[in-house]
Amino acid sequence: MKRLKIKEILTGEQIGQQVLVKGWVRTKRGSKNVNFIALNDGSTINNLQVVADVEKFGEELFKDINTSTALGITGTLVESQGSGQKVELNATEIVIYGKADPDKYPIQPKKHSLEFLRENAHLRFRTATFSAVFRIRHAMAFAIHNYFNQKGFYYLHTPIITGSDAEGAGQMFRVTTLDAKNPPLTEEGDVDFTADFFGKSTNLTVSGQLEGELGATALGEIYTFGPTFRAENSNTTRHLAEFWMIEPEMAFYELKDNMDLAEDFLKYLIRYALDNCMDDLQFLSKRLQEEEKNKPTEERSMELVEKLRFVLENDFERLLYTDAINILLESKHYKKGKFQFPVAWGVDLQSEHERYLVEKHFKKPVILINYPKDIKAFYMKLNDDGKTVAAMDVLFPGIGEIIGGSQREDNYDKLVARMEAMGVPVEEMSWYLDTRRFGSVPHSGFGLGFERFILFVTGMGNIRDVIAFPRTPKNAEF
RNA sequence: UCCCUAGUAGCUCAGUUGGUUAGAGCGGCGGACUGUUAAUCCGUAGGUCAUAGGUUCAAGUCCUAUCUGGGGAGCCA
Repeated sequence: MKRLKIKEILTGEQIGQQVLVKGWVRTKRGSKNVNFIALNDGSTINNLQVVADVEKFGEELFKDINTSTALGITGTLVESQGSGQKVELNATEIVIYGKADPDKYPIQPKKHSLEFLRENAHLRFRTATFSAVFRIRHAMAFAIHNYFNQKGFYYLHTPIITGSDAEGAGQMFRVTTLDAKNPPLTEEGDVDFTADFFGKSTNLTVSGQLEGELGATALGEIYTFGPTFRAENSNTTRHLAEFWMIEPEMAFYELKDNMDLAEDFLKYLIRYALDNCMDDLQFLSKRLQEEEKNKPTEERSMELVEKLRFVLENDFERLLYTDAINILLESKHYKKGKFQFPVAWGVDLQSEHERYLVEKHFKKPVILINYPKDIKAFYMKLNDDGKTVAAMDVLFPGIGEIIGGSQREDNYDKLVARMEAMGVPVEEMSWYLDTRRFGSVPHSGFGLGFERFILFVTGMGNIRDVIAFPRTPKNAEF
């Protein structure tokens, strides 16, 4: 008999038929005559209720059926007599694929803390919460490819090992095959990387953007979607040492086109989640609502599905950096001295400032543009005022910066001048500068932190809970 | 990296101004129960109190260091 997925079975279309299901036990409830097994196979958040007659199978069998035991069950699908579900399976044959000793299996049929499950990250997929998160994560990854494919963007695989240390996005992880105890040395006593595998010093990428620009200035529109590495000692709920980033790069796009794309892209993904992941979203929402009960009323956030719809239905606020500073300076919050960090034109906005703008002042996503050139990267296009660059940050409530992007400097002389001023090695970056030497065009791009976006869609609070095996300072378990 | 905070049973936690034999709920196990919904009821076994050192007649409780978790900040996606 062909195995059916539980998602399919729960539609009820097979009522009256014999079906075969395979999955893992979530809970088993027993009584003298009949056992109820809640079976889950990962195809949906919902379980299939299996009804098994004790007399038919014998008591002994049920002793081996515990939480997380793997089963194959054949039976007749019938309308449920109980009130919790529409259909249930009357078992006629039960095969145990793998037992799970309840004395040793760490995940119990009860609520666990996210911290505990994080320490058991290899087993947390078997919980309702994490199965929902990872189904949504999959759906979003799929939707990302869908979106760009529909728009004629090409998926470009930029390198994970890079020989350039000038990407300028943070501390890098070194990639080497040299003997750590006894590396070859130069005459000056430094490590001699010419003897290393690649004949030079190499690292894990912190961004595929520079290579992405090479692709965009020939293919037109490209995007990257891959792992990214930052060796920063960041210990927060929104940072990982290994995370996934989506970086579209588009020829002939100016800053406004870039903003339009970013907003349309985010809304497409949110709509996709609402259209395709409603069961999981509703489960996560319910879970969140229960947590929110413990918070004071004013700190409670919007219900998850409502929040997603809200973002979908409202335009993002587009705001000049200069105007943002003025809003902050004129705020009661500022006048009462409630900001910890100073506010003045030229300073980088702190989390508290971004949060004020997004969560208190506008109460919706904000795109901030035209930042002072001194606080932004070398490749961003200098505006006509000579003071600001065509940068854009998309700020989301509860998350902060979810997208960072810009129109790129396409003028060769201006770019070189910026690199020299900021100490970027021009010689080494010759390959990158070729985009400006030969057929240079206005172009733009941005980077979306995949996990930060998943945080927003799932309503989860810690970035370590939206990636399967989180890598953070002092932690590379599993 | 800095600030705050926590580490007690498999899990979530209680444990008074330092004072006999460290508790509860859930989970596990055994039993009861004619259809349950994280079933219910009865019974039962689980602990080197994170680690190391110190103060004291006496330390789960006080002090110091280290490790680990959580929250916040910085860096950013």
